[in-house]
Amino acid sequence: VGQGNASQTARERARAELTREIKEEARRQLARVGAAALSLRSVARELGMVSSALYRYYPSKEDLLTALIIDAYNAVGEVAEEAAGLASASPRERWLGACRAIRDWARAHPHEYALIYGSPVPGYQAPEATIGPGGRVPLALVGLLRDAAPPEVARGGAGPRVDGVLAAQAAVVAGLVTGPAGAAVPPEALVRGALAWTQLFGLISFELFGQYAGSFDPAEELFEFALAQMASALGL
Amino acid sequence: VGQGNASQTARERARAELTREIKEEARRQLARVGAAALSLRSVARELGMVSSALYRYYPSKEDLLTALIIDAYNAVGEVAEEAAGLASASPRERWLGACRAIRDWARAHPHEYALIYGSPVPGYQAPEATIGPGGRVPLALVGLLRDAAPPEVARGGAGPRVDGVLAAQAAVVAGLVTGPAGAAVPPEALVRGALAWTQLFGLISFELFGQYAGSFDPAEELFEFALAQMASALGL
DNA sequence: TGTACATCAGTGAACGCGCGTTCACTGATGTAC
DNA sequence: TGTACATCAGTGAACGCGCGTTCACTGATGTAC
Repeated sequence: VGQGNASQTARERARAELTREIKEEARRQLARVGAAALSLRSVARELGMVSSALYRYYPSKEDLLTALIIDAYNAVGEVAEEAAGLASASPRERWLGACRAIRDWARAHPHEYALIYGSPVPGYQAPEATIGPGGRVPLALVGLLRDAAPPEVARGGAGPRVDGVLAAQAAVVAGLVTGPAGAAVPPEALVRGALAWTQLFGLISFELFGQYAGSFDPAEELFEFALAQMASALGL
Repeated sequence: VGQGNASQTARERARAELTREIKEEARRQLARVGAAALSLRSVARELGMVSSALYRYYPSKEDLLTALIIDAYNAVGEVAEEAAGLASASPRERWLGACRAIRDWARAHPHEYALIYGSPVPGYQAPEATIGPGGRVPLALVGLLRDAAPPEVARGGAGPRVDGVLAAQAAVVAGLVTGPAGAAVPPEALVRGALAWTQLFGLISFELFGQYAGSFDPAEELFEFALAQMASALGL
């Protein structure tokens, strides 16, 4: 009982590494066959272990899936945060950069993208632990708006008013970004940010899932056009 | 050889009906367990048949899936065309009506929606026969734009120019709507229509797949806000 | 109208497969004295 | 530093399951004369 956590034992190191290797192999299989066809037995096989050995590391297939989902959210989240947070760039450039970075990530990891933004895996119920990582991308985008948008621009412009339920929902989101103390982002900007976020992932999903086949595929130019239009709508 | 096709034989009637019943039962199972978990054996079981009997009607599971996909595309397509084509309504009302009708359909048939607009079923390759039905919704929306948009409004407005590859792609789409002879819809309107179409399905997907959980869920108000904003952007 | 033959729907058994998960076990790694 | 004991990683066999698809068959429905 009570091992030092500064110097790990060999067992602990081995355990940490195998936990990682299992996840990596699962990710490779995900990329090959998709989430619904992922199987513990085949992950074990590929690692040269017997399937029951995996249960020392993940108590069930569902837990392994959850780990993959969290990793995927963190991966896009990180990519988005980095591009959105570039201090040296203008707000507009940060917006464009973040959107492009997200799309690039999605195209490089289509099955991981599908895992988190596609249809839910049947029978799988996402645990609470996925909520935090899942919020990183939208929060990065909203944070960008907070830093960037001059309130008059954000509040004004064309489009309907934000009030009632929608304003209340926006206030909840504002609380997540700025902390419960004060709401630094006007609700109009938040709602427009949410719609831009939606539009962005709609574009990526349609591109990846083949809805533009025969029309706007390849979708580079449509994507860039949409980014520019969204940037204007956001006052960036 | 050569049976009259005016009066079907009893065999033919039975065959047509069973083909329909199999599809209906498959649709029910789709709604319960999702596309990836759909199984021929369980469809047969539910119909009181032996699993091998299904092969008289669909040569493989893939063919049954294809039939479901085509049906789903036709179902949304029909709903969209009806709402978009209402002669008695203003263009704006037709736009709003079509979007709401599509969302209502999606919420009533989430698994069918996921089947056609969610992540692709692993290992399934959509055959050409799905392309036509898959185009009905976008064509209905573009048709609405053609009928409605005064060219000046559609061509002008804020936003970047449409040229190069994007203009060429738009021209292809225009050919699909109006026939190869003349392009009655200006490319700017087409591109904006494509983005509105994307936005619409982005909204529905995020709502159905749970991305708004904890923020804009329930999504009624966000949806209505977005519709109004899109209508303005489209000059409706 | 009645009979001989052809078509085809549905049966039941089987093939061969892979899956998630449990469990008693062995042997190596770690800990306490 | 050395020994006795506890922990835990990985094994191998097994349980029980469901799947898609094939195939030889029987019996009912249809057709030609």
